Amino acid sequence: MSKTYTITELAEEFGITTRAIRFYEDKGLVSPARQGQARIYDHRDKVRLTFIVRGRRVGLTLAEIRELFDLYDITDGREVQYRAARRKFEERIAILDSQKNEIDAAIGDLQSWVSHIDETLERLRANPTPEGTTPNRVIGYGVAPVSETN
Amino acid sequence: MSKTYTITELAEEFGITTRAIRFYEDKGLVSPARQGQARIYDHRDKVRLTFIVRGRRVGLTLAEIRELFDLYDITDGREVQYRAARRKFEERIAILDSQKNEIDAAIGDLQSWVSHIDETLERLRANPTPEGTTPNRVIGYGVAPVSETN
DNA sequence: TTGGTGCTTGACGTTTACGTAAGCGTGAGA
DNA sequence: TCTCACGCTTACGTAAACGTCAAGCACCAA
Repeated sequence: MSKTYTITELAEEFGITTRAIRFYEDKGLVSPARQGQARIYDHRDKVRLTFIVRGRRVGLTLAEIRELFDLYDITDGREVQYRAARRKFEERIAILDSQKNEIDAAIGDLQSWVSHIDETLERLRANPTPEGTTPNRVIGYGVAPVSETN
Repeated sequence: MSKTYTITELAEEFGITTRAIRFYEDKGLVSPARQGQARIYDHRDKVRLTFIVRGRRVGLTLAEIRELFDLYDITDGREVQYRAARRKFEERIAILDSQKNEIDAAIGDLQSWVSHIDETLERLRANPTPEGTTPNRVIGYGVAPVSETN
């Protein structure tokens, strides 16, 4: 008999609430066994939760995750069905891949903002605010953020 | 005089609705000039929109984006203020970076699902469904998705 | 002057992903 | 037996990010 888990165990392990896990069940993402009323999760459920949590963090909706699971769960079908599933997976992979590029772009922006700040700090060091004076507040927003590449 | 844009121009260019752009304004993310009633956007606004759109796509909330803009917009202040801003930027960079790892993990999962399908397709090719028979539907969900690494 | 087109400001509606009680069951321990 | 701790269901609430009207100016062309 292999290891099973209670709902709170999994909730703690994944850093989510029991409410969330039950919600995923409502949405058809997991379907744990029951011991009376209580839910009993096995390895498969746990692995699914791993992907759910991961999927959420990378921006998948629960509906999308569900679709992927359903595609994975085809245990019988014709070739055309499997090919369709395969295509969907590849599509999602491509999306995630392009998302990595977006993240790189965002990181690039932020890094250039950091250097912008570093330059400002340089200037401050070279020309510190004289004693007894107060820095003025400038109105409106300053220079624009940087990168514009699509 | 440098180039300006109408709200619909920008909406089309960024693939968002005018409603969204006005919403961003409500949230203090852009503040275009006015020509009478109409909004007039300049380069700075456009650059900001670039980041907003990008930020949204990588999971930043509008509030978070706003905070970053505000930090960027410090045009005057003391060293400690700039250092705090710098720290925030670095934090966000770190988050985005770890997000890239999550994406890689998700891609890994999906890729192993693809190979799972490829194996199934292999089996199908080796042992095709005989003519005149119908594939059975199997109940419950199949094998579990794969990777479990955190 | 009428009709469009484009822009404006409300203001209420919608979706997603849960949060938050309320009220009940149930087995373990004092 | 009482009382927790833990789990359950049902159901209403909520925050974020817009969508979707409605109603109204401004200006240009026919």
